[in-house]
Amino acid sequence: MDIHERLLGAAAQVYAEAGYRGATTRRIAHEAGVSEITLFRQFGSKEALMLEALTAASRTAVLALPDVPVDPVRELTEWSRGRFETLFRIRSLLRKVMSEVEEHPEIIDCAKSYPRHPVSFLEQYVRRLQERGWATVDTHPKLAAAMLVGAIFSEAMVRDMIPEVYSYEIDEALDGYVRMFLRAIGCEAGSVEAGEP
Amino acid sequence: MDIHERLLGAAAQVYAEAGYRGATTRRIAHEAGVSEITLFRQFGSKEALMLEALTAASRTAVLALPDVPVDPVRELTEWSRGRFETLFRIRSLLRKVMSEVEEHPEIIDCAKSYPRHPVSFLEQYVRRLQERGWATVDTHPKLAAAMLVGAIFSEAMVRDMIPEVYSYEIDEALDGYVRMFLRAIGCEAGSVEAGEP
DNA sequence: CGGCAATGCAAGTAACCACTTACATACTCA
DNA sequence: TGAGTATGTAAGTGGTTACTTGCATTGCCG
Repeated sequence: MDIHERLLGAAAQVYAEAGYRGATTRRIAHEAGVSEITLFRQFGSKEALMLEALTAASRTAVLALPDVPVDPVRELTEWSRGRFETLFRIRSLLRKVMSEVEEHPEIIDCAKSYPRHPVSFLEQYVRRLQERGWATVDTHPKLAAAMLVGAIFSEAMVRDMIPEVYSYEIDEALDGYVRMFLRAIGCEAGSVEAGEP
Repeated sequence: MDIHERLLGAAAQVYAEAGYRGATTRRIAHEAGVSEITLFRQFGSKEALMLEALTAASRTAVLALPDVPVDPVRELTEWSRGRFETLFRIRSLLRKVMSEVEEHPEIIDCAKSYPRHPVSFLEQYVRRLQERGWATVDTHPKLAAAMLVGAIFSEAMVRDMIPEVYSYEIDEALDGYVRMFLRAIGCEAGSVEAGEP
């Protein structure tokens, strides 16, 4: 692998482990199997390296939901599962970014490089359910989306920190969240199977 | 105010702003209006000071829910509001603790000094709703509680970081969350007002 | 072979870190 | 008053940080 890419990967990994201050150039260089000098010759400064590394690391594609809902329970469960796994995989890095936003505002700008936020994907999906009459229209689609996405986010962030509270399995939780979410927006399994207009 | 307490408060505040590594003894002492020497004479080491300061700072009482549910919408909205405000007030400190758990596991032990977790309070409340027949029993009380608490937690943590996503007002959000939560557990407004046995 | 760019090693710089020593000052209470 | 306690100032310890300089080594390409 290219030395440039090895440094980028090492920077993201060490940052996820130790945060900005803890991600020393010495440690990053050692992690990449490169001398510290090479790091500075390639990137000029620690700040430039970290910005490039975090931009690359947080460029995670957001799973799409189908344009035409067919099987809400299955589609939402799969989507939630993917969303959880994405967040859980980069949870250490995300926690560091969240805790350092106030000190390094430029970091979140590169972390927000995704074109659309998952909430807006789910919000759009809820609107389509409402248009088809599969969900009642008295709930705010954005609020509903934020609730499910927020619950999944919390699972990914807190689950491994307070295991005594999150005693259930994650699959059980995601399944339960999706079913409660659908009931909350008035989308019962019966109405979908009946194929209301 | 006592110098001891001033140092504890300053340590918690500076930690919330800059994290463990950023909370230098010099900065803490300056924030408390005390010389750095006094800090070391009072607490011996930075680690001892931080542990005591964070234990004191995270000792926030969890609001209780009534033993006998009377008006679920009102009771849950007030509880959610209090929960959100508590989390939002200490959000900076919480983010730092979350991001440093892996490096300083001893920190979360003092942050977990609360006797009961909010999830278990809400879980118990859902069980009482089910016992009274105000909620259906096909939902797992713990999962339902985790979903609402998780959504509130996300609002408190992320709201000020990505304002373009969280465009709605927080009161509107909490109200919507509670109503969706109640529908999710099968507790419609009608069934409560009707006073089913 | 010769030049050249990328990389490494050794060493050093100025700044900052947690923490200490030595000594002066102020306040309290017997 | 006088002894003890808490706090201050000044200075310095050894360690770590980001970053630099000088020079040797490697490998590739013509």
